[in-house]
Amino acid sequence: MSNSRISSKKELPKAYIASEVEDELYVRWEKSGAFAPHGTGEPYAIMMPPPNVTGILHIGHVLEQALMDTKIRFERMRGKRALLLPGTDHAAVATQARVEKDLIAAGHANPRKEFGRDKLLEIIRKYAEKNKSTMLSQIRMLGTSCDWSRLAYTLDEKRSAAVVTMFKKMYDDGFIYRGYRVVNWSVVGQSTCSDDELVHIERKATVYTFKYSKDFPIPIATTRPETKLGDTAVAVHPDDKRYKQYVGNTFTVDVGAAKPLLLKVIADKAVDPKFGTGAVGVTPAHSMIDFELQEKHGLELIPVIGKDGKMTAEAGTAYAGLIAVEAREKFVAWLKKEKLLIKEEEISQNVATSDRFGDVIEALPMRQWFVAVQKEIPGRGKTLKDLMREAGEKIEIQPERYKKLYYQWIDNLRDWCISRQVWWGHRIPVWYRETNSKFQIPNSNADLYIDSNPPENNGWVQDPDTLDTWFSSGLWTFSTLGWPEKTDDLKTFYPTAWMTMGYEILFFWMARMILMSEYALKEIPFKQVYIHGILRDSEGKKFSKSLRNTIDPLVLTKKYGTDALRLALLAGNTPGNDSSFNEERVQHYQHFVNKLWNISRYVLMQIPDFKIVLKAPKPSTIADGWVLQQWSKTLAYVTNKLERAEFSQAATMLYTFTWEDLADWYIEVAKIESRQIIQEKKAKDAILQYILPQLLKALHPFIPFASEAIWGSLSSGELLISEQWPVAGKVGDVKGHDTFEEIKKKTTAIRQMRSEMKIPQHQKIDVKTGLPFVQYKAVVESLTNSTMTITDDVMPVVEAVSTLTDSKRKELEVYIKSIESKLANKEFTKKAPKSVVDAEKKKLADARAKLGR
RNA sequence: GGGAAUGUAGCUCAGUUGGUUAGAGCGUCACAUUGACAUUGAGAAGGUCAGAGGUUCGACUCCUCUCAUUCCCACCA
Repeated sequence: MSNSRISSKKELPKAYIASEVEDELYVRWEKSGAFAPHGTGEPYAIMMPPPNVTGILHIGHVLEQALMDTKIRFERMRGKRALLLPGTDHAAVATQARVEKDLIAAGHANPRKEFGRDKLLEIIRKYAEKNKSTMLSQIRMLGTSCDWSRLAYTLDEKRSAAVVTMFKKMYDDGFIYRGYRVVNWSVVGQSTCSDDELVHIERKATVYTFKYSKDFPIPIATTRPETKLGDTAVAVHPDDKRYKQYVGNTFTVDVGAAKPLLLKVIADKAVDPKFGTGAVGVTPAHSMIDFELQEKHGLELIPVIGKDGKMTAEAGTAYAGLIAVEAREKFVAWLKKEKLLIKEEEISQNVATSDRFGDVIEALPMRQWFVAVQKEIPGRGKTLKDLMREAGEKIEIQPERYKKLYYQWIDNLRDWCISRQVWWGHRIPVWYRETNSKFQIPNSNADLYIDSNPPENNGWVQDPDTLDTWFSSGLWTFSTLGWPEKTDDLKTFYPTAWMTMGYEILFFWMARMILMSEYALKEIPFKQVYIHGILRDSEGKKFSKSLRNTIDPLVLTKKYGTDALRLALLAGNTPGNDSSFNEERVQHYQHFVNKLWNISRYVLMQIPDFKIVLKAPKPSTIADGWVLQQWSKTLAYVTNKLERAEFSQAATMLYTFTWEDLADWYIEVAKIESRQIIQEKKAKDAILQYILPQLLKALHPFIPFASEAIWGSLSSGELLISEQWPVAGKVGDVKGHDTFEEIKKKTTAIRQMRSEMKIPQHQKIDVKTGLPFVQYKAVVESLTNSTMTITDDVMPVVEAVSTLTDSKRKELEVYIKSIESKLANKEFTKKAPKSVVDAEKKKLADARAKLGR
């Protein structure tokens, strides 16, 4: 009775059913306090890239969660004070755009007008809260071991306070300014967007070449004739002989705008004399480039298109109120009538569209808030761009090629427009003194007050705009640690250790985190960044709702287990590269998890009184020695790969060891040998009791649930999550160059020989007397042309004589000679770094060993 | 226009210091089986490692060029 009770405690069910254990295990981990950083080890923090509340987690998030969690579990087990801090992002424009789209689809033609600010915000807030709670439960489901006590949200009270503090600091230092500049305007979204929020799409357009008037000497080419109603200059290259005579002159032309246009001919090197007519009609109000020319040359600025995408009064009575396309047709018709149109041709051109609202962006001059990136910081003599560049050198980016991209982005960076005309987000903490009941936001910056609340109860009006969502995301690495307060967390964990993100938000997010962190804390936000690729479907397409190819992670985890899903995503995924997701892989890794389960099950059946062995036991057979040696190598490799965040290689190695080395080889051989070797069963048991627990530890970062579930049957003590990372036991100096393949071949050969020689399966072989073993040994030696010895101390040694072909042998001999001559060269040994010389020596030794020397 | 990545078995992908016979999963074909596991085991077929040239004793790996695919940045007004 008591026996069966004990055995039932240890016995595992026949198959691993993930869904039956996962939830319970997560709760146990959380209750144990393992998720919170503890101990006195080196601090190691990872800030979770906060998923947007625009939706719920998709398969791409699972990859990200798996990367972070694997890393943090590993570091935690190594004794670091590990913190993975969870959170979510309000995703200002994206969320509002999403909700508005739904509302419009539900019949509310103009949600902003219909509901008003407060009501619409409430609708968005509910939507966000719903997604947020779904996402948080998804994160739990994925096994992410994050510290929930530090949960953050970009729009919560603490993060909002950080935003206000940062805004104020930057304003006081002169980095945030309010300026009248040309910005990207989405007519559909009725909001600005930053340069990075544009998506360029290629489309056909017509280039019209025309003259402003019959006597105007310079022909102009344009794809947007309607904007020409607002031209204030014509720019040519300073060296262009055709037009040099006109530079400095001002022409008056009447093209039908409200007032005749005064066109100044200016010279600027930005103009390409070889392109088009070699002259540019400068429309400062509706082109970024032209706006820069305007600033440089002090030109006039005439807005002819308004926020509604329609022509303004400035465009003249003939055009005012028309949408741009209509105005274009009308203007071209007029040009034709006046015989000013020289030619029309079709070209393909890239136009900027809003990534959230989808419409073509208008460049409009507006009064907005900006972050100055080219201005020197008082006392530091550097611009924000400089800081970002310098920080780039201190941060390790994996893969390295993204660093180049980052620098390229900095070089092209213009002042960052941070104000948005949507309502969802951090409202700009700027107050204007109310002067009368018909108050309008003033153009001047006098009487501004910056804080989350006005200085007095009455008489102040807050700026209606909100901040670009990346402003708050940029603070993420430190706002989550309590900044601006000088918290212990900030002192302990900053700069954070590691961060992962997709390459598509490199500029949006990474760059801005670096900017904000360098500016506010004079520190890099993180030491290492791991850039992951995008997961695509089996046809190589992006997952998207419109393509209806999205996969619910929940369905996959229920079907195959979270561990299988995590492993499938990590194994075979390399940093920075996209990868295709296919379900077969998940299924395969489910099989793997089950295999591990059954290995453990078998081991427990063989060893009913299983006790964890900590010290590497003494091997007594070749198989023992081999498996110990192999495990030692595997563990060292895996540890190294995890340190360097090379997850795929670590996972693959563990996979191979578990399935091939341990299950297919060692345990299979053990089955045979256990029938032969009576007195060594204890030694074999000890090896399994040593390796299996270590293997579970090493696998835990990848497959936390299954490893923990099995661990529960091996040990009645601590949870696996809190165990120490194993250290490879000392193995004897192992000579020889057997690979797994070689050993496997030998084993197969032995099996064959045994059956040919009719050595009964159950014949007992006693190692100590050596008698039957001699036969065994002889068989191996004759088959593999090797000598086999078992040493007393630690490991058995198999000294394989290489079975090289003559041609290969010759090749190697030449190779050896080449290294020898290289080493004999004094120039080389003197000038080359020591590591290189040592490497050459090692190569030589290896090559010699291969030849059996 | 500038830059980057990718091209390895039918499919999805590994392969970091250049070195023995280029790997895995899935798929295909045939074989085995009764107590860990059919979510199994042992095996086979399938590759001019995109192409050409170069460096080297030796190149999937390094260099150059070409082709194909994809992406990023800038933008022509």
